[in-house]
Amino acid sequence: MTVCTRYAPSPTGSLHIGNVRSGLFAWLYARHNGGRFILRIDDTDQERSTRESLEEIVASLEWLGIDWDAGPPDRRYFQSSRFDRYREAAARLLREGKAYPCYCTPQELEAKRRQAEREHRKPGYDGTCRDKPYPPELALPDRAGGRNYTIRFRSPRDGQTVVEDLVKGHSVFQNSELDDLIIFRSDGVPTYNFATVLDDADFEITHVVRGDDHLPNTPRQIQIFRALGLTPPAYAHLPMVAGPDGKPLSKRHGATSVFAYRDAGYFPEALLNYLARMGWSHGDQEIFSKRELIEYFGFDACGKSPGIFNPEKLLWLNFHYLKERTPAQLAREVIPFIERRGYQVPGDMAWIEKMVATLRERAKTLVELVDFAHFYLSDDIRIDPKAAAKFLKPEIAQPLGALASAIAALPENCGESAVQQVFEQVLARFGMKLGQLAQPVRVALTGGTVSPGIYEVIAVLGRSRTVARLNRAIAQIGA
RNA sequence: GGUCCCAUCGUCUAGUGGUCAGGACACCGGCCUCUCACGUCGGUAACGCGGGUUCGACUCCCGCUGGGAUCACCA
Repeated sequence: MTVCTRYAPSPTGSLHIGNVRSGLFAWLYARHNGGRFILRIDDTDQERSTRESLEEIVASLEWLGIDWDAGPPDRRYFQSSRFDRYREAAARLLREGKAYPCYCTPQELEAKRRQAEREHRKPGYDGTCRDKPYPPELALPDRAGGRNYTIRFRSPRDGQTVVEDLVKGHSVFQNSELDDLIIFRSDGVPTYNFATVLDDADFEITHVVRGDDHLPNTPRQIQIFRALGLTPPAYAHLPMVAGPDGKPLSKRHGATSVFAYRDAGYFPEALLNYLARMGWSHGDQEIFSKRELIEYFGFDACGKSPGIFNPEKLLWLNFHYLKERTPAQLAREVIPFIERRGYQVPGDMAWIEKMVATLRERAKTLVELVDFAHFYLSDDIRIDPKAAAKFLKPEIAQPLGALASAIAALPENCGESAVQQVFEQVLARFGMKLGQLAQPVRVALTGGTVSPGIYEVIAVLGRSRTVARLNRAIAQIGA
């Protein structure tokens, strides 16, 4: 039997990184085994599902390089297009006495729950309608009819249901703990646990890979599989990802969506590598290409305990992938970020490459890189007053002037070695050390005390811009 | 509260009865150096507690404690 896994997000918001990790693991498992990976859209909740969310999910997955063998835009993989199938299955269960109508109102149920809680009993459904007679051909609730009953699954009262999980191991649930859950709402919409079972069965999912928040649902789903005469799939429940405070990862922890990381200048390789590496390991290896991830992945190497999201490590990985890129590649990728930051995008790709090459080891994301490139991308640089006070003193005006005129004699696109020669001449003439001249020059050219090597900066800036900034600084000293 | 899951440095983890408990991020220090980085060398830092089993437990069993998930006409 060929392995088939699925990822089934509901299009009710952004694609969350904790959530997409489950998808990633499911995808890795399928690819590792040469199997199929299905993207299914759990949109039974028509109220909350939106087209924008769906588009974001699809785009996020594509950006990460997680591809699917079946799924959108094929409508067959949307739950909303499978309602007939769910109705048919529910009607069958009803006929066979494996499900029954429940006439309790939401208000009554709510009252019972509160009552049970007060009396320290389990809050589950008490089975009020379980044994009431009903006509075997009773109609299912439907959207138009607005019937005043729901359909509940008649779950076995005795015995136990065992979940053999590929990551969590063996878990036993007493059937007496499991109440009769609603499989069809009074508005004719099937509920999650029911629709999921039918989807997993119909699409021939062999391994259900998902977050361990679904573990308590699993015995119920197994029972539904059995009631339908179907064999349940294998399960792999992955531990969840928490924020730095140990609480479930959410908006208040900052960026949580895949898009947020993309827009913050992270690379898909870094995010993928990071997500894979939390909750899964392969010895001491930290850096994994997609190819390696697929080759090494397995549930036996997945941890059972929840992980805490560590933004610093993600940043480090991103830095790794940034350094690994060629300047040409980086130059291409940085352009949208230059644009977004409001700079005029330089037309000369070779120049952008040169610029990027000097910044590559100083920025951890594309956004940081553009921030750092301000003095390259704009002539509107502001000289930091503290830096000026420290390095742009009257006695440096003369050496700066000498340097300016020497550079003025160079060709526009002088190389680093020519710049170095000029520096050495000026240094010798004034009996200065490199540090004494480099810092003032740095302040004059970049506005601050931190930048790439000063020869590189000049080589990238070019003769005219360098000389202009030098002269401006000299003028400022004189003033 | 019931049920289920989990437990090695601050964080991600290696470890499957005998290790000075290893690696990575972060942090601290040295070196490199025109600044900042990069790089490099080194350092601080962990088996939650209590019982067993065993010649010997981080590793196996039980209990405790602590965390988490879940108990909807959401998914």
